[in-house]
Parts: sequence; structure tokens; C-alpha cells
Amino acid sequence: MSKEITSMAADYSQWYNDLVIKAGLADYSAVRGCMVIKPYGYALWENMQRQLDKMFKETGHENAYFPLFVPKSLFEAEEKNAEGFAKECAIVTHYRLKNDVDHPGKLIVDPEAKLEEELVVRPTSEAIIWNTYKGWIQSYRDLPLLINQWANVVRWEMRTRLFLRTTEFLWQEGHTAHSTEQEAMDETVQMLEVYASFAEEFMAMPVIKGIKTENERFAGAVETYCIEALMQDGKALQAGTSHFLGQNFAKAFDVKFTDKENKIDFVWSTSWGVSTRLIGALVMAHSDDQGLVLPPKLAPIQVVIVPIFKGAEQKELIDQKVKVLVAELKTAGITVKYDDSDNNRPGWKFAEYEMKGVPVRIAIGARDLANNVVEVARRDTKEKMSFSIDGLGAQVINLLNQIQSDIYTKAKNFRDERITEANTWDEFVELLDKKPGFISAHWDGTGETEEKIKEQTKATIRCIPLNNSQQEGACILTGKPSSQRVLFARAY
RNA sequence: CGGGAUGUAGCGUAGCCCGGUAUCGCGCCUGGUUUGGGACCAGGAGGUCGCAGGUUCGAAUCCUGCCAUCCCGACCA
Repeated sequence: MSKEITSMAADYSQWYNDLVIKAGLADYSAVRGCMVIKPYGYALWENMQRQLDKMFKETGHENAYFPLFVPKSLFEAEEKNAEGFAKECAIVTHYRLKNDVDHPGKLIVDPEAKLEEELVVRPTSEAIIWNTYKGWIQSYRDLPLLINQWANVVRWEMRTRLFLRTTEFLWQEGHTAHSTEQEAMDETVQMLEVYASFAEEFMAMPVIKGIKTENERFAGAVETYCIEALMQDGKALQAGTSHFLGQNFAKAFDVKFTDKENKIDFVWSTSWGVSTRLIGALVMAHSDDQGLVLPPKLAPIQVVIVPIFKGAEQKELIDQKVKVLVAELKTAGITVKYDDSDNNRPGWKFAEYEMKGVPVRIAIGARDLANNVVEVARRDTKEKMSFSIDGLGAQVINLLNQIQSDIYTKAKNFRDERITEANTWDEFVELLDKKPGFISAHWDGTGETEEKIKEQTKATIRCIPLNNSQQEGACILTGKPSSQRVLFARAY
């Protein structure tokens, strides 16, 4: 099978699709808008999960699991949340099929089996969770309640894209309850920090932390914090959100607690989430025309070893040496695969593992054995070098660390070069096409202006960066006074 | 929901205009030779041509209807 993919320059969107399919991350499925996550893609997700889960636990959270279905009456309780998600919900209305008497072998929905109350397939779980929390919280002693769940959710999007926006997707959603506003706000910011450090340290993807404007805010939130990343085509991608929900959900679901002074109040809450969209972000942040480029810290395979031999005798010698090397690398904590499969020759394997983004490839042949070296190639730069077999583990660890850091730096330089200030409308419009990326510009603070800018340019305000420097200026569209610049971009 | 495209073997395709039971490549199986950037030779298996009707002696091909997926747009915390 030809493994060529469309080049980024020719068609970025097609490049992305080709890459996801050919690298074996996912497949299209028989269900519109839903994908199959293949083992390699799922391994990547598992690595992300493992790290995030660890970070959640380190910050005091526990995992639990809540139902997939939400009774409609609960779903509608928090008005803004319900309204925000209403037009993208899948609804269960019946619970049984029956044989179609007119068409043998076919089934139809049994009209007798209509549900008394429809069930909403969760697009997010606030409703079912807050309904549950009501029974769990009475006293300040029950707080804070710090729970995360790993789950799937369904949002009936009109247009889907592999990983970036699928009808069903996997994610985690944290839902916490606190006795004070300050504590809930601290939690919101803490989790934003967790996401940011995960993105930067593990995904090697620089992000901008900020808050959303009212238009872009989560339905039902008082404030939405986000991390925004920049993809290689200059479009922004929301990579994670952390919401300060105030007392909105507590009031909607009547979740009250008694404080030390025996006073009753509604609890304060947060929710925060990241999804399999992060895989899409990872793909678009680093990869190239030859395939994926994965950060060593998340790569399902960190090192692949390919034998090069003439005849069974050489293969035997290489096998023996590789066995020792694999053990050494594993001891050093490296995930290593020895691909001595007979199906394909070295050249094919080289191309294949480049497509899959394996950070380091080691080739070993008779020539190398004679010289007590191996050929080491790094995926990100394609650079080839020769490492001594002695102390290979330590050298490889250094290289993996170097790659992790280099791809972050590369992505950061790329991103930083594409944060441009615009001071006039013409400049703003021109930049969007000529130098796509984040555009830092003054805005008059109104939703109407934001909406107009979106209509005219498709650019939205990605965020108001945290610790944004205050600066007097004039809104690029209306010329009205502004106290700070905000970041605009076209986004996924 | 609007616009565009596609549906033929596991994948990618030719054939369709001009009707006669399906082409090629990759992959797969067997045997052999190979292996430092996507190997080669020989043999072999695999397809109710998306579905349902219709026209016809005969339909992948013509007609009607349907379905599905993808892409672009609108939409999207």
C-alpha cells in the first residue's frame, strides 16, 4: 500500500486526514461523524490519560463514573447549560425494537416502547453529577468534593473532523464543589495550570493561558479559563478549558451545605476537561510531510530497532546483541520495539516508523556490530548519528530528552513568531490572510463588536491572556477606547 | 441544512458517455532469492460492481428512487 500523504503545503486539511489514517491513529466508521480509535492512537491516548490522571490525583482528585444518560428534566435544570447544548443533543426516546412485519429480517422501533421521559445522551455531565452531589453534600465537612471522570460524551455536530470534532469523543471531566468562592476560583486556576503544564511538558506544545470572552464562555459558567495552542497552518485550537461555575449549578440543583457557623449556603463549583481532541492538537503541532512527530514523553513507542543483515548467521548475531540492548533500554525506562519482522525490508520499516512518529530509530547491521556502534536516527530532524553500543541506554535517554525539548522549542518559536500586533482594521484583516496566527489587538469589550469581527473575518477572540498587560488603545473595529489587547485568531 | 465529490476484492483504481459477466497496482497466501531508505521471481486465492426497483434476450454501464461516507460552507463551550 502506498503510504504517501498529501503535503501540508498542497492541502493542510487533507494532509491532516491522510496522516491520521495512514499513521494508524484512527479509522472512519460506519457511523456518521464517529471514528474508530485504532490501537496506536489509543495507546497515545492512554499515555495522555496516565499522565493527566496522575496529575489529577496529585492535586487531590478521585475518579468516579456517572451515567451516560441524563433524564431530560435534570438536563434542563440549569437553564443556560441546557440552552447551550440543546441543539446538539442525541436523545433516547424508546427502549425496544421489534420485527417489521412488512419487511422480514428488518427491525423497527416499537412504538409501544416509548419512554415516559426522554433520556439525553450526555454532551457533558454537569446535570447528572450535580443532581448526585445534592445527596452527598450537607456539611462543610463534605467539602471540597474533588471528582474526575473519564468518559465518552456525544455532541451532534453538523460537521466533524477526526479527533478535532467527532460526534462521540472521549474526555475527562472534573467536577468539584467548594465551600467558598475563593477556593473554587483557586481550583479553576489550578486545573488550568495542570493543563498548561501537561501541554507544554508532555505534548511539547506551547499554550497561552487566558480567559474566554462572554460569547465564548461555557454555557452555565461564570468564567471560562482556557489554554489555546497554535497549529502549523496558523489556526488556533482550544486545547483545554477550566470553568468557574460560581453557584449556578448549586442553585439549579439545590446543593446546599451548612458551614461552621451553622449557616446554610449554596456550594461553589468548577468543571474542567480535555478530550481526545488533544491527539489532533498533537498531530498538528509537530508533524510533517513524512508523518507524525511525537514527543518522546507520550510516544507509544519511543525507540524502534531495525536489524539489517545478510543471511541467517548475521541475523542471529544481531538478534543476540539486540536482546541485550533491548534489556538495557527497558531497564532505563524506555519503551522499545525490536522490529525483526520478515515482511518488510529496512527501507520500508524506516518509512513506516517515520509515518508513525517514533522519536528514535536505531538501525543495527553487521558493519555496526564490527565497530561496536549503532546507527541512530531522530525523527524530528531526520539527523543520523552513530552511538557506541557501550552505555547506549544513557545516550538514548539524553537524546529523547533533547528531542522532547527541541520540538517544544521549535513549536514555541513558530508560535511566538505568529503572535502579531495589529493596530488598524486594515492591518488586522491583512494579517489574517498573510500571516495567520494570533493577532493581538484592541477590542472595545462588547460582544457585538466581537460578533461583527467574526462575521467579517471568521476570526474570534481566542482569549484574554492571563496577567495581560494593561494598555490604552482603540478598538480595531469601532475605535472605541480599550484598556488591553486580546488575542484573535481563526480557530478549529 | 446548502454546495461539491465518491461508492467496483482488504486498500487505491480502470471500465460507464457508446450494454455482452470486470482492468491494473498495492496488500494477502505458497515456494525461492533477498535485506544499510518503501525488494524481486514464479505460482495462487479473493468481487451478488452501495441498496431497491425499472428498461432489455442481456445491466457495473441506461432510467427512477433510496442509502452511506468524505470534502467545502453554515453551525459549534
